[in-house]
Amino acid sequence: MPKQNKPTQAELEILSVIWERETATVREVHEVINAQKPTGYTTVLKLLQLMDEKGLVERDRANRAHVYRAKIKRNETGKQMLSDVLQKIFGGSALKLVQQVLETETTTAEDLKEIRRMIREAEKKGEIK
Amino acid sequence: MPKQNKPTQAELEILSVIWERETATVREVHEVINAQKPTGYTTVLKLLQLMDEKGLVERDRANRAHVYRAKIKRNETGKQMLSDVLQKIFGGSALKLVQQVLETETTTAEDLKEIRRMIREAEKKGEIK
DNA sequence: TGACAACTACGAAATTTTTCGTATAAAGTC
DNA sequence: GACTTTATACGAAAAATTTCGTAGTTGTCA
Repeated sequence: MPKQNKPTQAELEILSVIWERETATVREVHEVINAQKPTGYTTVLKLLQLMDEKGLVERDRANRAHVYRAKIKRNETGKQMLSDVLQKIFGGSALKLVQQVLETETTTAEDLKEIRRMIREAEKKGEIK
Repeated sequence: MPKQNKPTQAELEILSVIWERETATVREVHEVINAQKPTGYTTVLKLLQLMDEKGLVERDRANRAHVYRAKIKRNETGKQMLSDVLQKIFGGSALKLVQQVLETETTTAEDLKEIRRMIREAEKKGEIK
């Protein structure tokens, strides 16, 4: 179990970009970040370097422009953050959390169908216990 | 629509306590926080004062021990944070998010039933559109 | 080759968040 | 009435996060 530091806001933003593209150079990350919120190139660079030290990402220094790759998994991170929100906001009730999501976010018919399927499975598992 | 600052980590922890109890004094909040992570009394006090200034909570100074009350709603905050996680981690897919929750968190049979009900309603709404 | 462009390294400043010490004051307690 | 306990106020230190300037390298290309 790799004890991984949890990413800060800025780091999360960067991770988000990397997760989307699988792999990214500073320039690529910077382009996206900068479009969202004007930020200097070296700011992103520095952040990536720090993230490398922290073990959030890893980098391939083979080429001149280093190539970064996420070292922590999207799902793992999501799990962490969700369970955080779950505890702090929804008092531990997964129901309330899901409720909030379904209420707020637009969900397609297919998504709903899929969620149903997951529920069936969850129920199945529950029954076995 | 009151454009409200989003709470920091420490602030969220405090809000969490207040949300649970509807209303709380510094001492009460401190007791809970301190149990989770040793923290000085005045640290909590100061934080609450700052939160008051920011409009995250309001306080009743009538009695000697001021009584605090959350000014931002649990659900609103949850909505915000979830949509944040949704974007940054799950690339906007509510499905993936819900999936993660159902997979990870223990959910009771009643909860699942309830979620089903919500899905039906969501589908109903969808059909009308 | 010489100028310019695209990179990384890194210290350090700026900002934000968190923590706490000290000063006061009002309530209880004997 | 003098002590002790329980409060708030608030400046300021400490810690964490974010931002950026400057230096130094390497690649490009006219």
